[in-house]
Amino acid sequence: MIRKNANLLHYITKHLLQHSEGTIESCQYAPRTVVLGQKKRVSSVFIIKSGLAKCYLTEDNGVEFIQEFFGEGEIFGELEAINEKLSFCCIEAVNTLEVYKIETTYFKELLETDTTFNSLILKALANKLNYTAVRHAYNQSHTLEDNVKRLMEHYPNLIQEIAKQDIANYLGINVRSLHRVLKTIAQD
Amino acid sequence: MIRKNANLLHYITKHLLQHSEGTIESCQYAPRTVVLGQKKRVSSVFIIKSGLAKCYLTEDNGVEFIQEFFGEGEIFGELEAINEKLSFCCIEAVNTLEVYKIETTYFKELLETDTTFNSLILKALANKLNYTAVRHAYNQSHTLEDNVKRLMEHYPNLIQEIAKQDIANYLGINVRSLHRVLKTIAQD
DNA sequence: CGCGTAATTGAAAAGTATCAACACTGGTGG
DNA sequence: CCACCAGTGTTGATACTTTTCAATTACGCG
Repeated sequence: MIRKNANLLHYITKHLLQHSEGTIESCQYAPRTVVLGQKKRVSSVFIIKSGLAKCYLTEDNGVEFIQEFFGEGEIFGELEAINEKLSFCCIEAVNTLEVYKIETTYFKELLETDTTFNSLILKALANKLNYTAVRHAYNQSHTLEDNVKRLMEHYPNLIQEIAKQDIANYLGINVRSLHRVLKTIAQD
Repeated sequence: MIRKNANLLHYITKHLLQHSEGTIESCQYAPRTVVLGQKKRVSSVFIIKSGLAKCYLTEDNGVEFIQEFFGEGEIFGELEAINEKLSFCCIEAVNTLEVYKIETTYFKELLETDTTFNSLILKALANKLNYTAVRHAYNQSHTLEDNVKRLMEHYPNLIQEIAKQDIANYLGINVRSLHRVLKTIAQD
C-alpha cells in the first residue's frame, strides 16, 4: 500500500546530487497540495525525499480511485516523461512532502547516459507493474473482509495516518462498507 | 483488453533477428498450452509474433484473475528477468501462438548495449503501467454494465473469440452476472 | 464557541454471487 | 449413424453483499 524505493533514493542522494549542478531541485509541499494534476503536461519527474503522497485518478463520474500511496524514494511523473503523454493521475501530498524535482529533459538524458540510473528506473517500473498486478488480482478475488484484514496486518496504524475515505477509495469500496467490516473485524 | 506493441515487434523482426545468431528462437504453442507457469524460475523472455495469449494469476482461493490478453508484439517474462524474481503470473495460449524466445541473459545484455531496445522496453513498461492503472480505476469506479458495454464497443466480436468464463475473470465478476448484463444490454 | 470536515451508524434499495437445472456443441466409440 | 460425454452457454430463484440515503456524533481550529 505504501510504496518505497530505498535504492533509488540512495542513488539520487549519494551520486546524482553531487554531479548535477542545479539540475536537481529540492522542493517542499504542504499537506493537501496537488503536486501533479490530471491531464496536464508534465515537465518534471519527482522523487520523494520524505513524507507521503497519494496517487489517484478521478473518473468521469467523480469517483476517486487511489492507485497507490507513495513514500520515500518513490518516483512519479516518469511514465509521462518516457511516453511523452499527459499525466493520467493526480499526485497529492498527504502530509508535508519533500521531493527532488528533475527536469524531464535531464531525466531522459540520464536514462540514456547513466546505466546505473537506467537500471534503477527499469527495476522500479518492473516492480510497480508486478506489485499492482498482484494487488488488483488479490483485491478482486477476495472478500472485502479479507482485503481489509490484510491491510490492517501490514499497516497496523494505517487508520491513524490515512483518512477513512482514502482507504475506501484505495480499496475501491464505499466508506459505509469499510466501517461495517472494521466493526466485524474488531469483534473477533 | 488485447494489448499489442507494433514497434517492438517491428524492431525484433527487422533488426535483432539479423544480428543474433541463434540467440533468438522462434516457437509455436498449441491452444491452451501454458507457456509460463506461476511461481516458476523464468529463463526466457517472450515476444508474441502472432496469436493470442491470456495472462492470469491464480489466487490461493482458486479464483483466476485475468490480467490482460496479449497480442502481437506484446512481451512477457521481462519483469521477472529485470527483477530476478519468480514469475507471478501464468501465460497460456488462447489460440495457436507463435513467439520469439530470448534467453534472459541475452535479454539483459541487450538492455545494456542496445539503446534502441532499451528505450523500447522502457516505453513498453511505462505503457503497461499507464494502461493497467487506467483500466483498474475504470473498472472499480463504474458499474458492471458500463464496463461490459465499454468492452463490447472496443471489441465487438470479443464474445466469438474469448470464452465467457475468461471475460468474466477479466472483469473480476461471476459468469452469471456477465450473462445478466449482456442480456439487458441486448434489450436496449 | 461555532463552523466545517470527518467519523459512525441504521434502514432500505440495488447489485452480485451461489446454486441448480437445462440446452447446445463437437468429439468418441460402439 | 446414434448414444454418450465433457465442456460451454443460458437462465431462474434465492441468499448474500454493498451502496445509497440520511441522520447524528466527534474533532480540530480560528
